[in-house]
Amino acid sequence: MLNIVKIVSFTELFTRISHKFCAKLKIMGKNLTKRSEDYSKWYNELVVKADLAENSGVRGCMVIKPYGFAIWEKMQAALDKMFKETGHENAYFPLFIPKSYLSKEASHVEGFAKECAVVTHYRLKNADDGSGIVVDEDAKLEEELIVRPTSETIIWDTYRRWIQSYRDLPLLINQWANVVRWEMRTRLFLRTAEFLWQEGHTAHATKDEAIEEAKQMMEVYATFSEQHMAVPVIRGTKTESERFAGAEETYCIEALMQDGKALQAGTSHFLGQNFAKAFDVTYATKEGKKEHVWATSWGVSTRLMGALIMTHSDDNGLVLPPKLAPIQVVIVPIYKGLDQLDLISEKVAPLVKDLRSKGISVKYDKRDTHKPGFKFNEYELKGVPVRIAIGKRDLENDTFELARRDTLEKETIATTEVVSKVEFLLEDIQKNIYQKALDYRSEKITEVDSYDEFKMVLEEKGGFISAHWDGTMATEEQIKEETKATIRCIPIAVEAEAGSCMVTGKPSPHRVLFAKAY
RNA sequence: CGGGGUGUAGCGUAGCCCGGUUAUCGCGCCGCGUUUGGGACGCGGAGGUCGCAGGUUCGAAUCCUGCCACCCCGACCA
Repeated sequence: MLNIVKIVSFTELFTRISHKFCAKLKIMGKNLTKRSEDYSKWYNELVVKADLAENSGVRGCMVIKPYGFAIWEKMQAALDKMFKETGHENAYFPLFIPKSYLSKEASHVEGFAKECAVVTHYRLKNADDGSGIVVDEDAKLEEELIVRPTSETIIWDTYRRWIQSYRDLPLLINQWANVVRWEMRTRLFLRTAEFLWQEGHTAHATKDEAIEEAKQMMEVYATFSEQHMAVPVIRGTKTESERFAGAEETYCIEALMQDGKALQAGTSHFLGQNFAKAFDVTYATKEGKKEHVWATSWGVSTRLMGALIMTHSDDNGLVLPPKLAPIQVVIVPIYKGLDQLDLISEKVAPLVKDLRSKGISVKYDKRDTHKPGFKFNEYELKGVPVRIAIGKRDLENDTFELARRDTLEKETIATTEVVSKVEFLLEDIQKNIYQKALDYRSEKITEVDSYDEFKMVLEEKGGFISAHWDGTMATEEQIKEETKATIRCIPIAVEAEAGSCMVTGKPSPHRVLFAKAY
């Protein structure tokens, strides 16, 4: 879990030690108890080495490589299906938003203004002094365009024209898109300047219906996260200070990473009538009265891949849940000479066919340029759930060797049993890594009753801390200042429990969840 | 934008303090051969504007000045 740097040979080890690797090893040792310091390095290295993504050289933007993108495509497909099943349709809105749109909803602009990329010109020209291409100052836009940081404004400007009567409601639309937020600090998958996401924007006739929609989508996200990603999440609502800019209530799912830090994995907002009023979106009721509509918006992004990586990975690399693995089964032949490879290929062909007929994605890697051991490690690094190896020994015994990525256990199976065993393994791995993550999280939720205890647990154990809070922004801010921990959410499943705020001693009706977060 | 750090081959790096042969080593890459049930080995080979621009000097990867990029910590954030 600590370090994905692999020592390839003793010579390399000695070289590294003779350089500055001693220092690194020291850090690793310290991290056995507190590894957050080196975690970012480990994470970045894993992302790159597992062939998911890399830094592009363009400020804060990453290149998602084919293997990484294949995972995203699987996530997209599963989410999209769930959106359709809950009555939503896809549409697409412009990348550029006129600056004036953004200023229509006051708190929204306050939340996003600081991180917008702005298009000011529409033409380049050759520099007069021949020094290259420069912006043509004559080609200045009358009104600057904002590269969308989120699409509420342009969508609500459009909805004004689409909605006239109660018969047009509810309007349930989702968009798959990219957005740009000019973050100060970026990180592969977790916080890139440009990221891919989906954003749902719905309009409803009543407040209750909109709240139900927002809650429903939070539940869709939680279900997806738990059942497909095998990442357990806590469903909750955000406090006022953590709420989305322009929302009246923000529902969220919070996951816990292996370094004890929390990650907001998805949000669903009840927007009240804020955007309807700002963009004057009204509808005629049955009674012929004019009313503003009620709105929601909800989104998840490529950040989910960060959650996936940081939840399941181990020292050997990525561990992917079978439901999202681009390659579910890899078959590695072990042979001496091409004649033997042909025999093995003959034996493998029907197996590949059988597995595919069950809807399982299989890769038969018969590259002659790499040795089996190399391939074993390569596919472990990439998180392929099930590996099948076959060599001379198996040909003689009519068997295959199956290895599972989550526990690294190996087993020799009779040919006739292989397909059913693979089916079992795929299901079992999905269940097992979820359970493992859930157990880890359960162990990392700590109830505390004093501020001293809070600080101690935060420092030494990390994870979620369940504590009483007086409900004021001032106290929340103070805790953040003093400990860097924030209120991740007020869990939906929270039990009423009279207590007193651990900082101010004022009364509190229930506990809330604190954590250091990404 | 504040604090700290780093820029030498595709990657990881030595050399810099104390200027002086052809810039070090490993991984990776290419060729040949032997190998192949957990990251193979031997031999041979290719690959460098030492981040950029000035300056000091007979001579700069090394010293000085300026700039740029990236990483980490803060502020910001999905």
